[in-house]
Amino acid sequence: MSYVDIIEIGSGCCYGFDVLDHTQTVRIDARATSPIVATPRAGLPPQRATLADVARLAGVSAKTVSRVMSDDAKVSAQTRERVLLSAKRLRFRPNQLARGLRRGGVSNTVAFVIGDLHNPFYMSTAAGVERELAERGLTMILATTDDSPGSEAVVVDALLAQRVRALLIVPIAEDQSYLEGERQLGTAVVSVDRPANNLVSDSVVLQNREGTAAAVKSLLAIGHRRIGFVCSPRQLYTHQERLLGYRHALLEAGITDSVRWERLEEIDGPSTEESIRDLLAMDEPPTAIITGNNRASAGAVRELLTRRRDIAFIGFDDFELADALGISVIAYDAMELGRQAARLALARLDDPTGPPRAISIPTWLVPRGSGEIPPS
Amino acid sequence: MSYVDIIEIGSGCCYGFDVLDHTQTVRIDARATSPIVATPRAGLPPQRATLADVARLAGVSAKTVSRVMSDDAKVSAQTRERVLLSAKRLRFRPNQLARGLRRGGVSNTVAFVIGDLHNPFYMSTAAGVERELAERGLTMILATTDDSPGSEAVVVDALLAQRVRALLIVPIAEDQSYLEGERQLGTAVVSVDRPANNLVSDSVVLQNREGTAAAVKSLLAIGHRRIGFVCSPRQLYTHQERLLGYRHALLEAGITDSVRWERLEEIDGPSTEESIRDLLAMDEPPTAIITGNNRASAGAVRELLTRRRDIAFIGFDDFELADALGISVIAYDAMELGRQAARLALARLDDPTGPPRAISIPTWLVPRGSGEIPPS
DNA sequence: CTGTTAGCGCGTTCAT
DNA sequence: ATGAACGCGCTAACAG
Repeated sequence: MSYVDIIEIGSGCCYGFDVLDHTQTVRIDARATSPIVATPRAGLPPQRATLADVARLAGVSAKTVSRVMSDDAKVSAQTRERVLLSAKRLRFRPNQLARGLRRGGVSNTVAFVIGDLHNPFYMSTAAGVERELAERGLTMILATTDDSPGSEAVVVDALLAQRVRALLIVPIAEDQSYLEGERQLGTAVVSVDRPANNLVSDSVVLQNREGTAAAVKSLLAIGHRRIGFVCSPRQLYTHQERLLGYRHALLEAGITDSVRWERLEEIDGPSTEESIRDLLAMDEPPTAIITGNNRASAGAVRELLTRRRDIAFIGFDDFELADALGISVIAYDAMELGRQAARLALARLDDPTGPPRAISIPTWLVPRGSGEIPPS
Repeated sequence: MSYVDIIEIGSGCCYGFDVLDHTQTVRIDARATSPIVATPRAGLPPQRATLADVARLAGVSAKTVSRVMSDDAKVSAQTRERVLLSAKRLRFRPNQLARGLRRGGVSNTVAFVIGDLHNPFYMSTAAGVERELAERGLTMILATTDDSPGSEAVVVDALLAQRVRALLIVPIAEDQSYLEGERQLGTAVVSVDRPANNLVSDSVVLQNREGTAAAVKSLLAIGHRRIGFVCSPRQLYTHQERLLGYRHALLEAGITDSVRWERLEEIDGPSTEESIRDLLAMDEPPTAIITGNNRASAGAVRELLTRRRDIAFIGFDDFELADALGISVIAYDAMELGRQAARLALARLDDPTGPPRAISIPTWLVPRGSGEIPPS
């Protein structure tokens, strides 16, 4: 048996209405001197209506139809009505490809390039992007690099060939200078979540340092002195910022040997669970642990929730069920990240020469219990 | 202070090159009668290079360049080299819009219309769609209806105006007959997760009944007789199928009054938590509960995990942390759902007149503990 | 193997 | 207020 069940419904002739009927239909087309049969090959669908088709039916010129479709004011209400009626009859739909081509060769799509579709954080961001774009009649294309630095340029290349108006990108490759040319050609480029490398561009990032610093301070306030930091492999920038916030807050409190409790995982290195076990097996184990991203938080939940409920725990990135499980987190508005990114792109399209702007999105601590456990 | 921090980096003149320069530069273009001047910076033209530009630089005709770019075999290795070199120099990128327009007025994008970007289930499906499309050089456009039946037609309309090659849609409106015309015009339509209403189309759905039936049977096998079913509002079809599987399995075991333990939530009705409390407050409360989707599962986790660990619980849809929390679920390969949907669309493009196909994706029970709790 | 001509569907320019 | 001609960038259909 095959992996999936496939069922054919009915026979060919039952699919939709009989296509043979169609071949008898006549396309409204002045270019034809005699009534033409819709398709030479049986089974091919009829053609889409064009501006010219609508114009003919309405008895006006193509340009007039164009004006009506573009909401150009200079059309009499009477002809406008006639045109709209004809358009509706023919199920006319302006071809955005042709429109874009004529208007400078660009589409009305914006690309958002992320590393991984499964990360809920990116999804909320994408939702924000989409909503913001929709208000301007733009469509979002979501593309992924599969978190592989090598595929970034390939993916971006395909998108640029589509003539996306703007490129919102979570940089993954080590160098984005290849986008400089595109930027000059009028494509708005916005780096999201991390700044681009070797490329001056608008950007939106989180207040990462502030987030971990707030978590550390909160833990210090209830008496913790040995605080661990565990982070799954993600990207240098986010890692480092969050680490810096952690270190800085500890230094401010006079704790200078925090490096002992730092566990920054490499790809293919030990898992979060292993890192945490490692930390807790130390001579002077931490009494509290901060995780640097949602993946590490999942690992921490697995390791701590069931066995060590005496260890305080705060995770970066909010997640579903965190409230149900009583996990304190450093949260932020991921959707706002997307909205702001889209807004930067739109502003850039309106003003290609203005100075680049960097927006940072606030982060805050959400106490839910796990972060309020005192040192034992 | 505003909600976000905005920082302007540097002054205007530092952002890329000065646009005033631009107006002085002359585009590399034979149509220009005056001597051709390259751009002041790096020799890059401010305009995008076109086929004609490349052709001129390579000393061939536009068509030859076209052939090279389309990997048309009938070009000598020598001219091919020259063309490729010129293309690289000018950073030429074929305009997919123009290409699509010429080749029948369609783009090379495929739309996937879902209800909600936040649902991880759809995200995995989208990942499957994207991967499958990428192999054919197609791009995915992800659009959302915000789970609002009214916006479906609006969203779809915008996508059709983009001339997407195919439309993969999770139907939300009560009627998809408006797509019949588009199908006939050659747009492949595939309904995902639910069959379309009043429209004959290819479709991919889950084996919903089999999933709940398996869960019920597993619970019956360890002695449960009173089994509850709770489902958050989603869509009639999925609801009903899962409910039918549940009822059928109970009937087979001779349990005919299961309707007492069914809680099918309406929008704005009681929450899952309330439904569960309601069930457990009955005279003869269920000893096991099945949730019909991931949202209901989240509610059940909130309600059961902390207080009532004596109640067996199986959720439909797998979710992150389900393993860490020991939650038994009815799982399936969400990505495969997307892959199959994309494959159906591609097959439909190749053969517009074949019979419609319906694919169903297997579901299976993943025992992790919560579903193996015996009746108390 | 390569070039020429024409036109995809639409919007711009200029005319009326 | 409306229309005719032209061209956006590219490729199909024919040349040669």
